[in-house]
Amino acid sequence: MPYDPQAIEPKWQKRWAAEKVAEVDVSRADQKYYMLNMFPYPSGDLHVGHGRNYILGDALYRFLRMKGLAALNPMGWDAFGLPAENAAIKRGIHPGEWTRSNIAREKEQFRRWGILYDWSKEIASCDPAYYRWNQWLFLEMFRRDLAYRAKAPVNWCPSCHTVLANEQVVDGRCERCGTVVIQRDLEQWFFRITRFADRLDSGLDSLEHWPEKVKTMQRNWIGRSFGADVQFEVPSLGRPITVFTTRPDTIYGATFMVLAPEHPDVPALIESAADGEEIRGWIEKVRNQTNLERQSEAAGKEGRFTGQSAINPFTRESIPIWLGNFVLPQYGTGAIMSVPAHDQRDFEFARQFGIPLRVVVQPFGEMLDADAMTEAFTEAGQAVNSEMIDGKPTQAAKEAMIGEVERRKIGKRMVRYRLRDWLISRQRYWGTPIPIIFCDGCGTVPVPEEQLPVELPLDVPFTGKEGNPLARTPSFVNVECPKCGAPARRETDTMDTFVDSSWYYARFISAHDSQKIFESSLVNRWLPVDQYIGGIEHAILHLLYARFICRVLYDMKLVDFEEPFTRLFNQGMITKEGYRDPDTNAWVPLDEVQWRDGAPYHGQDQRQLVAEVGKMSKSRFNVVPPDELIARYGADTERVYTLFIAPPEKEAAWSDDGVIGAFRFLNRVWAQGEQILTLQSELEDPDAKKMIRKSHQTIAAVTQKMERFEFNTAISSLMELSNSIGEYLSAGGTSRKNSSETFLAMLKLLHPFAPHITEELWSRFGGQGMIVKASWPLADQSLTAEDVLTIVVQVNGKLRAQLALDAGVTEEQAVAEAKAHARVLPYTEGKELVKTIYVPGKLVNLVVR
RNA sequence: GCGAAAGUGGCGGAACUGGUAGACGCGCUGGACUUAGGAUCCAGUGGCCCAAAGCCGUGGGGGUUCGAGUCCCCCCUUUCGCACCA
Repeated sequence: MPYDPQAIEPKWQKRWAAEKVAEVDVSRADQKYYMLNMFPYPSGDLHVGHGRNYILGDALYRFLRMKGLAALNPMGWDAFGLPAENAAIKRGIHPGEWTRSNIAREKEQFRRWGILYDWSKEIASCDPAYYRWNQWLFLEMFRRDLAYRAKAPVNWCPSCHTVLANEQVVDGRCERCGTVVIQRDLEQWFFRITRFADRLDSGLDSLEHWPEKVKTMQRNWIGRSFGADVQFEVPSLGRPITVFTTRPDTIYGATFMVLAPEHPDVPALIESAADGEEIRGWIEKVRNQTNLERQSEAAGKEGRFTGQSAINPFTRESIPIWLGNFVLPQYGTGAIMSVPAHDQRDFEFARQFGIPLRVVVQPFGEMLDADAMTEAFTEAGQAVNSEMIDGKPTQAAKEAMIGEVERRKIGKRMVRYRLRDWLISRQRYWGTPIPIIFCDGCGTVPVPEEQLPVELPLDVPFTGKEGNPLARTPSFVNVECPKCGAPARRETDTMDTFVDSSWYYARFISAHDSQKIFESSLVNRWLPVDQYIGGIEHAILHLLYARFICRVLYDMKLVDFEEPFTRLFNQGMITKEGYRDPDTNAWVPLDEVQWRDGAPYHGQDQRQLVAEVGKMSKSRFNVVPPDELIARYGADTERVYTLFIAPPEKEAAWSDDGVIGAFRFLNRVWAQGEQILTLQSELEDPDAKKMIRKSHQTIAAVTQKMERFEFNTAISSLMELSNSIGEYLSAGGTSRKNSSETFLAMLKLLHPFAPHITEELWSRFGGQGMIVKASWPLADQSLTAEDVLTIVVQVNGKLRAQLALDAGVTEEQAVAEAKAHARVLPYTEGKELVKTIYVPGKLVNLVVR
């Protein structure tokens, strides 16, 4: 009977589901292990790249449960978001309908991959039973002043017609669609994540099992810096301007001040300037630039002199106040003291506008010449020309200056962060309605808890025009004020979908609780998540928000931990070669590529294409859908191949040819099973010793590799074991006892990777119950040791011979054998032996002269 | 520019604390069995050399060591992150 995955796989998928194999009773289980793949956005088309992510999670899950842990592996849907709404605009389908049909398709895809999830805990963020708790959380945060509404310059994506959080702007562009983001002054809802900046930063130190890279990215994003706020008097203004500096030790070198063009004192400062009109025009130009334009232009630095000056509080000198496009209004105080000798940006600005510089820090034992400097000296050194701190090293000088600033009451020690509050409102329909009502009399009124959820109305116009469809739905907008009963307006913004995903991992524990967000006692037992798996693209976004909200829940005493994810694993992408037309830059669908002499051509004018490797995406026409693959080879082949091609954290290039290797391997395993079933002898066979030893070595190796996520080499170890079984059988081995024991151990080890074929073979061998419930094998240490060792003989470190010696060999014997070996003698004869190195059981190195 | 990671056969990749470089697989070559093969099985497959012996070989150059893919220094390349955050 040949290996027929088409027949086997659906059968076992049904049985796992029927027996609810993956269901965990969270109120009972001990030895808990909570593992979680980031829940997906149900876009409807999963490709093999997505598959890798879930397959590796499933392999780990099956391993953990065989090891005897109460492993929980739930799944849900990050189901709110723009693509659903865009589908509604384009095709007239309601976003909910589109989303639900995609969920059904993806769920079916998971089943076909043979992935076991505890579906009894399934959640979808677009379900009112879920998002009412978003609203509840919002109200709790509103009450605690962690959610607030404010007018601020915000990022606006003209293509998505909505505002974006800073985290969703990458290189000045919308993270979703790539459109250049513009700045708008709008009144929006924010979460006060900045209040947690310090805790979010310090907490990273406790995350031992997170990739260093992710922690670094978060640290950079939070951007904690230590320094001081210092006031500089401005006589013409009649009030001081405060600057933030991380180098208070250089204050004696501050020869000018620069303000952001947006700084609130600017209008007053330039009021009487002779060239005021020109300056105002310039400010207007800078303000209207996108951040992207401003950044690229500011690389060259532009500035205007206000005509006013400030007083350096330490030198008492009058220093000019400039405006500069490189000073950011949102960071610090939007004003800086400029120390051109010790800050590269200030240096460039000063040289460009002919402002003098003064050296106030020197490398030890060296004299800097202000006129000869070609770049700023920004490192630590020794303070000079700085009166009270002269001679002090930088660190001590900083401390002394902060002390002095505070003593004189002209400023204070300050820690500042790059992180800014999380803008959570979106002018889109398909998201959680923000539970707020605006009343002319009562102001901003929270929706009373008993009125939750504020449900999304289904009958709304999807026009695709700017403006939220909810705002054009009078039955939604027009409400009574919950406080005074007067006619009032409902907030029509919805929440950023990252709010939904910032706490979903806790909801799985109480997925159906209609009374509260979750049962704290259970959540405290099951969380933090022991192993979280997902893409690196969430290094900042989702993972930062989740860490933030977890701390909010902690402060609300709903959970007793601050970090939601103990271990984090970022899987690598699967890439595939695609073809691009070099003239038009267009990607060419694979089935339109024409081959001539091994070179790809395309189109009527037969332009030669270039091959490029990249992320699978529909726009590249290089997506490998799992359907065909599964129809041809089965899901087990896809699973084995996907985990075999590369270490799971690395990017991996898909190869259609490579798949065949995995398929052959499974076929071989199948055929070996068939052959073993025909064997008769129930006796021990001494010739089986080698195979048995290999099986115990493989148990030890695979167990270790599973724990380290080294799935690719775990599979290669299993291939070696299968080759060993093949050798035994083809050499005429007859012991059914020995071969089936080995084979069944191999099936268990293979089960996490190829669950269906192993179930089938297990049952054909009369295994007890299902293999998915079997226990992980243990290696017998007494059987793993080799009885003949290969000892390498080197002369002066060069390999010259190999010795096959009994395991019990002594050093003397090994060295004597090595010296006497015919291959070795030519290199040692007539030479003086100066040293002998012996590595027990491995190597003899004869050092001669 | 700054920071991090990585460079190993034709390809994907192995090599634990320095100890036989290239496991495992793809591809390729030859053979067997076949009406046929994108099936299966056997053998081979880093380079130089007909072969053996030998020599060379882990991006390049130096170094430490009996011994270096692995440790140290310099350089090159690629990928990723940050990029005026005062």
